[in-house]
Amino acid sequence: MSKPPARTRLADAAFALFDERGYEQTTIDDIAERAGLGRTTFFRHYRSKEEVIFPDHDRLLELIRDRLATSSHSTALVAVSDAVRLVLLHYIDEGDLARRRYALTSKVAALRDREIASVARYQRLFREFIADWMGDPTESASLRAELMAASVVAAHNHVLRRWLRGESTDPVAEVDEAMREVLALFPAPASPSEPGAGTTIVAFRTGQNIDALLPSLRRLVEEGAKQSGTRVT
Amino acid sequence: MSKPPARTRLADAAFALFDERGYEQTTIDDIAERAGLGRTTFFRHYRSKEEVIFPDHDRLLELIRDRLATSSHSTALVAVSDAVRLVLLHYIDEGDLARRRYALTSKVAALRDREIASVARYQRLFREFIADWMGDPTESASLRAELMAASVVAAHNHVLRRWLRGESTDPVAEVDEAMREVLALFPAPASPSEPGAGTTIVAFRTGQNIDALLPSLRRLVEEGAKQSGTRVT
DNA sequence: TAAAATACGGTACGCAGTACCGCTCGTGAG
DNA sequence: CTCACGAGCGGTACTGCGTACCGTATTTTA
Repeated sequence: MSKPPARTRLADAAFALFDERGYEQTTIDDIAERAGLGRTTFFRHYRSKEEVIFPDHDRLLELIRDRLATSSHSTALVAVSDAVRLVLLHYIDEGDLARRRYALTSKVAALRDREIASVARYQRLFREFIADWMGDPTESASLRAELMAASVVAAHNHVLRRWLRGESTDPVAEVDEAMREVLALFPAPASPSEPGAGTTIVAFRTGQNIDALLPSLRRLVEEGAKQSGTRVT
Repeated sequence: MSKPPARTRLADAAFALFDERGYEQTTIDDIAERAGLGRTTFFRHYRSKEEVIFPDHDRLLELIRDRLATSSHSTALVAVSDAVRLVLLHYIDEGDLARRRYALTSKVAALRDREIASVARYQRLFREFIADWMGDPTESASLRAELMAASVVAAHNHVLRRWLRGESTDPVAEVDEAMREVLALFPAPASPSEPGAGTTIVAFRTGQNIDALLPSLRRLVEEGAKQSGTRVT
């Protein structure tokens, strides 16, 4: 007859009632009553009705912030890709709880919006990190940081949702693959000190119209040249 | 002594009070009183306190949906880039109102979250459009659609926020440039029927490590080859 | 053992949003 | 002219979230 801590009992009661009646049909009084506690106690453990569903978003965000702060990766994008994996692992760690939450956010617009707002905070964190890391205050670099952050988050969400829907058996491998895709979108400028990073000649044939390729090539070449001083022929 | 319509008076009163006391310090009773109307009338014109700030997000979303539905562009990404420009133009059209809203969303977390949720709806619309357009149900294509939609939205937001902050004098030109950046990230597969789209040989020199380039090149070549049957050497 | 910290319950309040009812103008049909 | 009807507005009352404050019991620490 041991008593689980109040916080746990409240969460259990809440999810049970959400499953039975739905989120909006459940009041906080209902939850407290089912948990055998007072209404005041609920708010002592959770700031709002929504927070019982997203209990540790703040904590996770801080975790990611620390991870980035102490990160020592070769490029900003790799550091962010690495950090975002922590988020995925956190969800996977929650297991069934994450799936129940997904079921709720799929049905209740208010919860979906809340989830989206949380994700946006990660994206903002990433964007600021990348921008700081690049140290380049130009408008072009700023846009690039924005695109990078958005892509990483989108890739993560894509894999996460697949896993939440039960469409993925190995989400960690998938997120690695997805991050490779993102890294491929944003080729890293070469570090000049790196040995073996000399001039390289690449030739390939393609059926694509040259115009379709040009912007990508120009971008690659420009960024390589900016760092190493090679000439574009 | 002409009387503006109630809806307008309510909006004016609301923004005036938000400026004076802040959003959270203003109650709906305050707004109705200042407008010389009853509280009931407020809710007859606006579903919530937030909606007086975002009055026509739904309408704009439908506008974009229609635009996409009747779009006849060469690629999905171009169609979406075109549609997203409508959003930017809408904001620019609002002029000072958009800037006042931005000032509010910058300060009030609840409003920022709401704004983000609205943006996410555009992104979802774009993602679905792109996925449908590609018609390719593979996981890779799905991720690609996700990345495209996220990038277009991120680029738009970037330009929009610059304009809202008064950092941009020609946002339309900027969004066009930003969209070119996004298009460059996702090279379009060549249409085989297009004349002049034969085999092209490209050679260039770069200071980058070949490994850094390889994923990008592979992606370009694969997609070109898939369509036109050229061989990669 | 006294005091202080911790955890819980209860009451009361402010405000958002909903439901419902009643009033007053038009405006057009008979 | 009058009656009916619909549109726009106001008022009252209610539910429910979230906050503030106070009182009480149990445990911990000095």
